Order: sequence, then structure tokens, then C-alpha cells
Amino acid sequence: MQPYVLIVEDEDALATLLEYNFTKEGYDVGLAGDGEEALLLAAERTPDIILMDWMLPKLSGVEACRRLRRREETRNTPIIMLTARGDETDRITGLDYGADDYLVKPFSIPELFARTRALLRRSQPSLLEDIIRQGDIEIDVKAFRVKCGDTQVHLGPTEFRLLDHFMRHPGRVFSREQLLDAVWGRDVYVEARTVDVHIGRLRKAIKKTRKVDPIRTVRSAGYAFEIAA
Amino acid sequence: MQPYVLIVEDEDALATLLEYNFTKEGYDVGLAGDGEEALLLAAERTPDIILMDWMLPKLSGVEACRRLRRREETRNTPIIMLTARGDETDRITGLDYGADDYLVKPFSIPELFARTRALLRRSQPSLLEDIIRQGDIEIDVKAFRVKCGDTQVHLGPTEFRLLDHFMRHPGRVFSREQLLDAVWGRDVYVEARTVDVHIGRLRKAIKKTRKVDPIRTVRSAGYAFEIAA
DNA sequence: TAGAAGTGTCACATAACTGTAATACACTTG
DNA sequence: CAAGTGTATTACAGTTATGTGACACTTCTA
Repeated sequence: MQPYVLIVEDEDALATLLEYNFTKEGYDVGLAGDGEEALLLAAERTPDIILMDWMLPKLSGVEACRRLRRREETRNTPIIMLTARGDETDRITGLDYGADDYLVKPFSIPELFARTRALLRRSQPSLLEDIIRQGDIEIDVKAFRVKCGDTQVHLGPTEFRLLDHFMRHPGRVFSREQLLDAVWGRDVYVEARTVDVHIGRLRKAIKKTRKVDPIRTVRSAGYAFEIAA
Repeated sequence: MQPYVLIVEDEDALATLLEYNFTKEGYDVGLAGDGEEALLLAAERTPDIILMDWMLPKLSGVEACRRLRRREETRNTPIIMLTARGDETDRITGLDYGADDYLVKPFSIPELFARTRALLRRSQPSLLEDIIRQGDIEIDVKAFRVKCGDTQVHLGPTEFRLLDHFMRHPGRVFSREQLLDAVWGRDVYVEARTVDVHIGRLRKAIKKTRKVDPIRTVRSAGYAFEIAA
């Protein structure tokens, strides 16, 4: 749904400033105060992008960077380094150790946004799309609308998020647990069977204007979204 | 209609910064990295205004300027030169070769906006028209007037700003928090539910002369303005 | 300065959505 | 085909979000 940005910054004032701005811009924000915490948080939920301070307590930004690159899940996660010094040496070191971009403090928030978007566009274009289309089904995330062909379809919030998630990963099979994580949220306790019910509701809503069901049930595995070929 | 601004700037950071700000301000933005690209883009779609860096690869700003002036479509298009040097010589040369204004880097974004608006007002006043129309609803921002069809509608200040905001972003869903930010102001502490009340008041005022409600409630997300399709 | 207009909150009614459990159905396998 | 396992569907009760009128308070306006 929303891009998840992990902000690793030990300076409190800057951290809250960033958190405020990114939240407002529509990102999910995770905050870590040092390198170790960053690794933990990143393991818990893989970020879509990481902003990392160069100087960090416990584990420097560069080192954290290196370790993130060693992990499968974060190997290709874009990282932007925030550095106080501006000299060429740092730049090269930072980019060498796996950062994708860097910004020298003090930087402007709009510029940070611009770079963030640029990197996200490269790594996960679908996260920035406002309109996602699969076959004749189309959702507009900003407007919260769903269309099947030319007909508007009304969905409840959960069904909307569910469809959104499916359409961003067409063809892939998700277990009920994965769907709960992605659509309901990590720390929500809900029966796995509840997913079935919402899948049913989503199907029913779509069926009104579309004959073929785009959701495939994979017995004993989960569900997948696919437009019939 | 949004004004189309062509930004010609080879320095990436500045280019993204400008793109970001102009887009946010409601302009259509075209980006060119050098003089040649600028000429191509300008030929493709005639800009309403051009921001051009003085120093450019391939084709200097001054030269690009001259060539633009030779073309019929861009003969009267306002051009703002962005220059790093501030000396009188450059200024005169720049203006001689057809720039309408110039700014010395570093400049402030608001000032750039001000000059842009000034030039646009001179060349294409209609683009800055303070009348916004969506379907049969029309508001005159300067005069604080709202019309539904031919009937005047009276709105309180808050409802007016609310409608203004909605009509500038038709179709898009805004959360209560976003609306508070945009309509009430950043540092005003007001209950989120107060938005509901004002939405209600706005609806009631519009309903007097219009049967269909142009404001869509999106449960658990916020409100959106849209003229029924 | 009185009256009008506008503002922000609250309380309550209502509508929309959720999660669960029960039941019916489908598929697999021996 | 019968048992066993997994999924679809339905009904429902609980929960949450929204619509609205009332009201006290502030800010204009004549």
C-alpha cells in the first residue's frame, strides 16, 4: 500500500522532522536511533527505502549499510545516506558500501522527497503509481476508486486494500498469514479464516460487473490474483 | 488549464527541486537537461513559460534563447534566465538575447514563483484566472463567490476554502488531517471531527441549488470532490 | 454595542463494515 | 464411495465511522 521508509537517525530533532514530513507525504515510517536498531527493524519488516545517517551510535551507517546488503531481503533496497560532511572521500565510500544516493546536511525536504521518489521509481515503480491496471480492472489509489471496465465498483476499506495488494503483485500466491500481514497489518490479531470471508466479499463485488473471477484459490496455499489469459 | 513550464537545467539537484515545487504549485512541468533538448521539447508542446539555466551543455542558454525567439510559436513565450553569476554584463546580454527576466542563483523558490506569475500575467492572463470551474460549479477566488449553475451560493469562509481546496484537486481523497492542514492551516489545533461538520455545512449549502452531492465520503479515508460522471 | 454570522465540540442516531462461528460445498485419497 | 481436509457462504452480533442538530462561544457588522 504505502511505501515503508525506514529512517535511521540519532539526532532527535531531525528524526522527528523527517518522520513528520514523510508521514504527511503518505509514507509509512519506521524510526531507528542507531545502526543495530535499524537492522532489527529492517528484519521485522522489509523497508521499501532506507534513509540512513552517516554517523550513528553503536554501528556506523556504512557498516549497517554493508550488513543490509548481505541480507537477501534488503539486498536491493535503496538506501540514501545523510551525511554532515560533504567531501568527495565520504561520497565515494558511501556509494561504495552500497548506498544508492547521498545528501549533505543541511538538505531541503523537497529535495529529499525528490530523490526518494526517484529511487523508489527505479526499484518499485508500482509503489508510486496512482493508478494500477490489470486487464480490465483498474484502481485509483489517490481517489480510492475501483473500476471494472467502465463500471464503478464499490468496495469496503479492507476489500480495497486487499485488491490493491493483489494487483501490485499479480500472479503471486499469498498465504492467509501473508495477506493478514500485508493487508491488515502486523500487529493485528485476526483469525486466518477471516481472510476467506473478505476474499469472498471482494469476489462478490467484482462478480457484479465481471463474469470471470480474477482470484484463484490455491488449495492449501492461499490465493492469487490473475487476469485470465 | 494548468500552465506548462519548461525547465531547462543540467544540474540534477536543482532540476528536481524545481520540478517538485512547480508541480506542487499546480504547473505542468517539462524537464530538459540541455539546450538542444529544450528546443525539442518546446517544439513538441509550446510552453507557457520557460526557465532556463544560463550555462548549459551542448547549447548555451543564450543561444537556445535566440533560437526560440526565431520560432513563431515561442516568439513571445516569456523566458526567465537562471544565472550563477550576477554581473551586469550577463544581465544585459541575457535580456538582449530575449530573456524577459533573470534570477541569480541561489534564489528563493517563492521569488521564482512571484516572477513566474508576473510574466504569465503579462503574457497569458487567462492562465492565472482566479475562477475555477468543475462541471456546473464555479468559484471566483478573488471575489469570494460561488455559483451553482447560475445561482449564487453563499458560503462561510471555512466552507469556501474547503470547496476551493476540493475543486483544485478534483477526484482525490483527502483525510481529515490533510484537510485540516490545507484548509485550516498547519498549526491550528482543531478536532478532526470538526471537518465532518463543515463538510455537512458545505453539502447543505450546495444542496439548495443542486440535487446531487458533489462530495463523496470515503469511509475510513476521508472525502473527495467529484462531479458525477 | 446589539444582533448576525460563523466556529468548534459534543451527543446521539444511523449506517457501514468487521470478525467469527456455523453450515454447506468441493476436492482428495484410500 | 466414505472419510478427511480445505474452502465458500451465510448470518449475525459487535464495532467503528459518519451525519446531524444543538449549543456555547467568538468574531464580524451595522
